[in-house]
Amino acid sequence: MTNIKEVARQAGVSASTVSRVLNAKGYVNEATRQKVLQAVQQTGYRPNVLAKSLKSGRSNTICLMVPSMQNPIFPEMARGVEDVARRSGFTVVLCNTNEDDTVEKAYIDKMKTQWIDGFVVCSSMGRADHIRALRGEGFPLVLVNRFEERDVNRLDIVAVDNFKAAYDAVQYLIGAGHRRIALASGREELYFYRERFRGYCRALEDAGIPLDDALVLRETSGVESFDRLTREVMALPDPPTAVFAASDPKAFVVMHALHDMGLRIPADVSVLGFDNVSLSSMVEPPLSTVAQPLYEMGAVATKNLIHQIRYKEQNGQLPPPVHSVLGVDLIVRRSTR
Amino acid sequence: MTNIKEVARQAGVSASTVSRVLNAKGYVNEATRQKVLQAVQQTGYRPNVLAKSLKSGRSNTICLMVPSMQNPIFPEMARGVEDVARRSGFTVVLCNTNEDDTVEKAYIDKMKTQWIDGFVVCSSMGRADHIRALRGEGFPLVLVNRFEERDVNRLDIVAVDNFKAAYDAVQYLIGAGHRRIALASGREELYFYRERFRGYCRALEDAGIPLDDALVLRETSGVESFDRLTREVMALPDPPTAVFAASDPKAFVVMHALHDMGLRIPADVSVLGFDNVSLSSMVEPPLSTVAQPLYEMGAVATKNLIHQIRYKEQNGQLPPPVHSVLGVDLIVRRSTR
DNA sequence: CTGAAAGCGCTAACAG
DNA sequence: CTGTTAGCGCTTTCAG
Repeated sequence: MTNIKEVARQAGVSASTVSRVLNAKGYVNEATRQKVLQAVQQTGYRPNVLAKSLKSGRSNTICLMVPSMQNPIFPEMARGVEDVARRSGFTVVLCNTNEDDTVEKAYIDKMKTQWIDGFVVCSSMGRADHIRALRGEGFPLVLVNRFEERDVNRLDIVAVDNFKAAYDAVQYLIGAGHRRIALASGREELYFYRERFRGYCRALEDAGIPLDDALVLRETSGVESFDRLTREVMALPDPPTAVFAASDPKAFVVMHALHDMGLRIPADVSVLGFDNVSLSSMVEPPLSTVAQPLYEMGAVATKNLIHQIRYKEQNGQLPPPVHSVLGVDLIVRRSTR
Repeated sequence: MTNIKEVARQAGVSASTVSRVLNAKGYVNEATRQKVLQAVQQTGYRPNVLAKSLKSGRSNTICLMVPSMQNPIFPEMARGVEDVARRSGFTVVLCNTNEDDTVEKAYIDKMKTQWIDGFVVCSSMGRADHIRALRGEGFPLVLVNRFEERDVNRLDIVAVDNFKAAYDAVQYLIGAGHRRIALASGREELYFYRERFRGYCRALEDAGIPLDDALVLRETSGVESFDRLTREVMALPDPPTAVFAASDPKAFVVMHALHDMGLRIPADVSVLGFDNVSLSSMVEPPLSTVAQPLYEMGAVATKNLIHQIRYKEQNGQLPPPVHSVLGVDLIVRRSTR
C-alpha cells in the first residue's frame, strides 16, 4: 500500500500538503493541487483509515448489536441500519449475541476498546447495566425495540407503542365478535412483551370480558413450545375462537398446530400475529398481523445515532435523549375473521 | 481512556515493559510483572486496538458481503460467519449490497482502505472482477455459494454441489411417479441456478422424460413473479403434477398460488423447495426441500478465511485455494408425495 | 531483564 | 501558500 509520504515524494511536496489537498483544508495553490491529485491518481493512493482514526479519535464505524439472526425481524432492522449508515459514510460492525448474556457483555467490552463511534442495540438482557452504562461513559447509544420503562428520558429509544398496538389488535378481534381470545405471550422479562400483554388485558377489560388465565399461553422453551400450548388450549371445554400471537414466529407455530389438529383458519379459529415479517404474507392462509416498521426502526435509530455522534463531536457532550415512537399498521389478511 | 503510558507511570516502569507483560513477549521479572498487572487493574486499562492495528497491519476484522438481508439464507450464513469470527477474536463488518452492483463495488473499494484482513463474499454480480481481483491484490477471500465455474482452483469457495443436489431432488420426484415436473428457476446469471437447472434437465433426460420448456418457470421481476407463472403453468392442458422450486422463497410463492387456485398440496400437486430456511417447516403443508447447510457454509468459509489470514501472516503469501463442497440433505416433509 | 527511541500513516499547529 | 515538527497509542529493535 502506498502511503501519503510516497505521494508527497512523487508530487514533489510535503505530506501535509497532500493531506490538505485531500481533505480540502486550508489554502493550497491550484498548480500544486493538480500535481498532488495527479500523483494520487498515478499511485492509486488510498488514505489509511486506521491512521486517520487513531489521530481523530473517530472511526466512522458503529456497532449493531442484535440478539438473534434467526428471528427475521432483526435482519430487517439490520437492513435499515446498514442502509442509513452506508449512505452517511459509516461502516457497521455486526454483533450477534444469540440471546447469550455473556456474549453480549463480552462484545460491549470489546467494542469499547475498539474504534466504535456508537451503538445501536437490541439488547437480549432485560436490565443490561453494562449497556445502559454506555451513555454515561460518553458513547452515543440508541436502543431499538427492546428497552425498559426506566430508560425513557434517560436513553435514546426507537420503538412502537406496544401497549396500544396490542390493545388495538385485540379490540379488532373483539369487534369481529370474538370473546374467547387466547394470547401467545412472549418472555416476560422483555418489557415490550409485558406491554403487549397489558394491552391484551386492557382491551379485554374495556370490553367487559374477564381475563381467563387459561387462555394465556406462556412460552417455556423457544417458540416451539406453542405447539404443545396450542393443542392444550384447544382441548379446553371452552376453547378460544381466536389466538393473538405476540410475534409472527409464534403465530406460525400456532397455525401449524391448528392445521395439524384439523382446525380451519379462520373458519374455526382466527390467528393474529405481530411483526409482519416478510413471510407472513406467504403462509396459508396469509397471516393478519400488526405491522411493525422494522426497516424504518433500524433506519431511524441509525439516523439518531449519527446525530448523536456529530453533536458530541461539536459540543463535547451527548444531546438530550429522544424517544421515537413509530406507528404500527394492523394488516388484515385472511387468518382472521 | 487511559493509555499504556499512564499504566507505565503508575507501575513505575516503561511503556515497553507494560507492552511486554500484556503480550507475553520476552522475559519480564515476575515482581515487575505483578506491578504492571496491578496498575492495569487499577486503571481499568484497555489497549487501543486501533493503534495496535496500525502497527501490526492487522485489524482482526473481516468483511462479510451479502447481497440481501431479505432472503433468509443470508442471515443464517451470517450467523455462522459471526460465530466463528467471534470465537477466533475477529470482528465482522456487515456489508449488505441489496443486490446493487454499484454498492458492492463501492464497498469493496472502501473496505480495501479500511485495513480489512479478509473477505467472505456472496457476490451479487455474476462476474464481479473487482472481487476476483482481491486475491491478486493479496487479500484473503472466500466466495460462498455464489461463484463462477472459472473460479474453481483460482479462488477459495464454499458451496454445495448444486447440480447433484438438483439432480437428486428431481430424481426423487420422478421416483415418486411424477412425469410432468415444473421448475421454478432462478436468475440465470447466477451459476448455481444454472447448475440447478442443469441437474433438473439431466435427471429428466436420464429418466427418458423429454424436457418441456413450458414447464420451466423463469423469474421475471422478483420471486412474486412465480405467482403469475404458477397460475399460467397450471392452466396448461397438461399441467405439472409437481413443482421443483430452485429456492424456498420461490416455493412459498408457488404454494400460495396453488392454494389460491384451490389446488391441494400434495394431493393435486407436489412442491419441492431448495434451501431449508427455518420457515419451511412451518408453512402448510410443511415444505419438502433440499437442505443446504447454511450456517455451516458461513462457518466453514470463515474458518478457511482465518486460515488464509494466519497463513499469509506467516508465509507472506496466500495458501493455495481450496474448494469446500458441503453435503445437502433431501428433507421430505408433507408437500410432496 | 528493562528502558530509550524509532516508527506505523496521518493530521494539525506553527512557522516561515 | 507550504514545509517542519510533534504526536495519536502501541510495538519492537537495540542498547545497556
